[in-house]
Amino acid sequence: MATIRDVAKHAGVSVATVSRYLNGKGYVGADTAQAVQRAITDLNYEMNAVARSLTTKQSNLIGLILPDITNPFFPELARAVEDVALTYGYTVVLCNSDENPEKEKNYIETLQKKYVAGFIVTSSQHNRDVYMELKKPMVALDRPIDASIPCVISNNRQGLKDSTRSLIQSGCKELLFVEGPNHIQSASERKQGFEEAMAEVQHVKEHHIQANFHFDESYEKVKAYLTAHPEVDGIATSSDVAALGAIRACTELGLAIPQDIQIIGFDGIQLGEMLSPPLSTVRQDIYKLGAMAARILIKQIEKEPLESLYYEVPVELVHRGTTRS
Amino acid sequence: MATIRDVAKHAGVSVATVSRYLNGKGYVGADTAQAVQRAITDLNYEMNAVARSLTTKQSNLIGLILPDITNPFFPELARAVEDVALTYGYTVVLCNSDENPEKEKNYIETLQKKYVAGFIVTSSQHNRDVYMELKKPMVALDRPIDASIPCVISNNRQGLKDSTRSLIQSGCKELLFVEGPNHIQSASERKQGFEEAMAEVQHVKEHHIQANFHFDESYEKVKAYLTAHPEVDGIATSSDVAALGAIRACTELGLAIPQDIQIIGFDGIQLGEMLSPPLSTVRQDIYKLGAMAARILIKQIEKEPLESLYYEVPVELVHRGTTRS
DNA sequence: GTGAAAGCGCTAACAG
DNA sequence: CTGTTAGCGCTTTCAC
Repeated sequence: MATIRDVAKHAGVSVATVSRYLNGKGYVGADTAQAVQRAITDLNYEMNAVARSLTTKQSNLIGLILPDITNPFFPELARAVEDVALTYGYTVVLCNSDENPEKEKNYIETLQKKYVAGFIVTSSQHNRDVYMELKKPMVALDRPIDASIPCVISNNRQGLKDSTRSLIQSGCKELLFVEGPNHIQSASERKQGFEEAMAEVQHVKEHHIQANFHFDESYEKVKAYLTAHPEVDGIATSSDVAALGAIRACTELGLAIPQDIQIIGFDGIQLGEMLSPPLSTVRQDIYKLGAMAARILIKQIEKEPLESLYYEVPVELVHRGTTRS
Repeated sequence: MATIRDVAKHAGVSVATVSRYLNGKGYVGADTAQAVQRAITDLNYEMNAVARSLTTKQSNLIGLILPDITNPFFPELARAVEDVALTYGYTVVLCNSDENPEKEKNYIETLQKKYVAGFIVTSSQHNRDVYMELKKPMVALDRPIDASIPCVISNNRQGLKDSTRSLIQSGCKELLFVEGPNHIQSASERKQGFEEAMAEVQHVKEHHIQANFHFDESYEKVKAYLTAHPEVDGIATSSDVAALGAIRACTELGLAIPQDIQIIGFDGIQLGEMLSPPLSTVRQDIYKLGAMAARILIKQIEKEPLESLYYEVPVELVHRGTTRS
């Protein structure tokens, strides 16, 4: 591994000059530049990232903190982040937090010791303080942390409003809403959307249950509820995985989808399309969410100005096989 | 941020002593140790990982190179790797290669400049040379790279043999096998398993098609094939996602699963259980695969001896809703 | 324009 | 057992 000193010697200049050339700052004469470049290619020189970080106190690492990559919503997000990070020369460190504040804090500290360039975080507000004190570029993804921290998020309220309305329009009279965990802002916004849509109509009965974003809980609670309330003829959920649970519950109860009961999810995970019948849902542009977050983070890292602190990406109702209209 | 020098001063010792204490190597007197520890807690000292890397030429970064985190097989793998990496104090960098040798090479170089500790790689043999030259600890995950590189893998052959046999036992007479891309060794082993099972019986007809591990291609090819060969009464696939495609094809053709046609996948992705009906499959212990790979890599990094270069993890046939037996 | 030199924070001989 | 010292490879004043 050639060092900057080898290059300098080979080119007959000083290391300072090579450094300047490498970083494109400060003056370097045209002929000198030539010589340096030649030396670099001759020696097949590659800069040592660690040494550089030590002096600049800055690396090109990006910390991606999310609850659990195993939740089908996140892989696409992570992929998007990684893709744009790569094109800008950054590298992403994967951190599964399990929504555990301690784990998040740990990762943050570990990465700070590595002079991480910034963070992209999907976390609830339980950990706001940690992030507020963090003197690093960062962006909140899918869930706001604090109004002062740039945030990229879907229009959750509108999405659930749309899905609820569409269920109503296609004739549902007894609507069950499977809420998410309301301490997560995105989830409570979705709930709000549901309620707004319900407020617009008179003769539709509202049913509620709460479940986390997991299959099992959703399945069990929906099944129990439907057993007690067989009049329900439409289900809107706060996540696609919850919708899968609802589908299972309905199937086991012998309900035909969408004839007897309609179901519409939320998220737009890729697996929704692979189902038979495919899942009707409110699709978030998950990839875009991740890509924007990465782009915005990198802007901050590179000291470019941000247009806004709040980026909302639109959401799209997609009717597939589990709804009638 | 306190440095080692601050600690030394505060404790009234030299930096070398502090360093020794920190690393637990070399002698440090009991009382000195006390003083150093006090200084550390007093100053809230945290070691600078970059400076350390610069001298030791070693970091605690692990590169995880896989085709695409968006493929449902990988998130669980990544999670497992991350979990064990964390418990051993390592940090994982996520690299999506798209099976592109250039991208892999790039990541490898980028990470080497950071003194990465080692690599966990899911790659085909197209890139064997790159890895053979790589003087770093590494382990091949899910796909062997070279006999000299430690490898963690499922018993693919046995798995497909089991699934095929079970289809035969439950009465299938016209079996379609949806192959994966055979340049991937795991895929060709699965094919071999299928053929071995078929060789055991007389009056079962064999059908083949090839598809990659993606939904769309599988769906289209299966649909076309079934249209031309309606006699097929059982489908074994080389991946769960391919099975999803097959399910869609059957559904659209009005075939009842598992009454008219049985389907069995391979992988054991979590979404298989969330389907209605849930997918029968050959379950790999994906988490274990990832966890073992990480453990084995770390052993190498920490110069512990390896028992073997080949770790095969068993596979389990699970009958759920898409098969009759 | 270019070079000399002083670090960045830590480790690792080598003395003592 | 402990301290001195010379780097690791690069950036960055500050002179020339």
